[in-house]
This record gives sequence, C-alpha cells and structure tokens, in this order.
Amino acid sequence: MYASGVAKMLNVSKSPKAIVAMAEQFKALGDPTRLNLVMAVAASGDSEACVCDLTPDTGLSQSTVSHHLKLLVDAGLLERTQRGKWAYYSLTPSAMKFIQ
Amino acid sequence: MYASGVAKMLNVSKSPKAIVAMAEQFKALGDPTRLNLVMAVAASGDSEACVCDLTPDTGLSQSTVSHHLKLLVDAGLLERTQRGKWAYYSLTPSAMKFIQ
DNA sequence: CCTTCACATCGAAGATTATCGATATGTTTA
DNA sequence: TAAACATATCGATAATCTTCGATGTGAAGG
Repeated sequence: MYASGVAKMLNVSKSPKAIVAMAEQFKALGDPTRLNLVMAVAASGDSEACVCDLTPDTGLSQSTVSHHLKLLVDAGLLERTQRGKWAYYSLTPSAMKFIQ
Repeated sequence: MYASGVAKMLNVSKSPKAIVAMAEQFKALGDPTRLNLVMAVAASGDSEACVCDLTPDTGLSQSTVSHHLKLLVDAGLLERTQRGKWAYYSLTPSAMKFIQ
C-alpha cells in the first residue's frame, strides 16, 4: 500500500498553503526521472548520493539532472550538502514519509 | 506520516512501466486543483460526488473540471459511474492507499 | 596563479499542460 | 419529438516544463 499518512495530511491540513505544498511534493515525484532519482538516493549507501553517481543512469545531461535535483530540494524532498567538490543529496524526513 | 507503502512500491517494483505508472499517479495529485478534487470526493458522503457538486469550489469552468477528473480517472485514482444525468466519481482502491 | 574538476545557472527550443468558450453527446422530462 | 439539463469533447491560447549546450562558480591540485 501507499501511505497511511497521506490520508491524514489530506484530511487534517486544509489550508490552501498546505495543499499547495503537498501538491508540490506530489508534482516533484510525478516525473519518472525524478522518481528514479529519489529511489536512487534512497537505495544508495548512507542514503546519500552525489550528482556524478546519479547522472549516468538517467541518460540525461548533467545540467538536466542538476535541475531536477533542485526541484526535489525546492519541494522539500531532498537535502543538499556540499563536501569538497561534490554535492551530496539525501532524503528529507518529508521524503522518507513517502519512501518508508 | 505519508505512506508506509509508497516505500514498498518504490523498492519492490523496479520495472520502468511500474515507475511510469506510479509517476503518473503522483503527477495527477501534483496539482492543487486535482488534489482538492480528490479530497472533496473523499470527504463527500459515500465518498462519491458528481461534477455539479465539485465544480463550484474550484472556481473553474465546468469543462476544465471535467478535464481534470478525466486525468484522475486515467491515472487510476478516480472511478466514474453514470447514474441518470449525473456522473459520480469515487476513489479507486489505488487512491485510497494515498488517502487512507 | 592556473588548471582541472564537480556542479549550478543561463538562455533557448520544443513539448506538454491548464484553461476557456463553443459545441457535441446522452439522459430525463414536458 | 422537443426542450432542458449534466457532462464530455473540441479547438485555441497562454503558461509551464523538459531538455540541451554553453557558460559561470567554487573547490582542489599542480
């Protein structure tokens, strides 16, 4: 099954703002590329991955992947941490509600 | 919390087809208007609502609402039943996984 | 410093989407 | 059968999205 909690959010939070924020998260996951990216992050060791790891599987250009990752960050689903030259992406608590 | 099961689907079903289908559902919910429509259906008596009930709250034209409802049906989130002149929409089992 | 590397941002092209008014379809009622 | 009603479909337009190559940025190494 999907979520036991999406329900709660759908029912509990009725403020237009909350709806829009929730829709933004659904929308961010509503693209196969981004859904795969989130899955890849979740599946990677330490649930953390850098762009260089994520890009090859997508078959897309680096700039496009970077763009999708930004959308996921903006939606509150991924978190970005820079370490040295690399940018590591990990799931936010919010995303984990979707993932597990 | 959102889902305990989105996780499972994300991990279990890796077929590209399944990913695309899942993304389509997320995408369908990734619009405030449609998210509100699904919530309205879920909240209505018998979890069933006709277009005439749903349209006013959206502030959109009847044809636009009809269009969004079709998208939700195509995504497998709503089910359409015609009774007399009215078309009643209800949640599919798939949508209930999101909603409850 | 200068170069290289990893990544982000920019600007543009093409595809998709949201929305409307107008019209078609199908159902009930007069 | 004709009219009224509820909804769907069509055609068009404007907005948004996806994607790319080119360029910018900031960190590490020579």
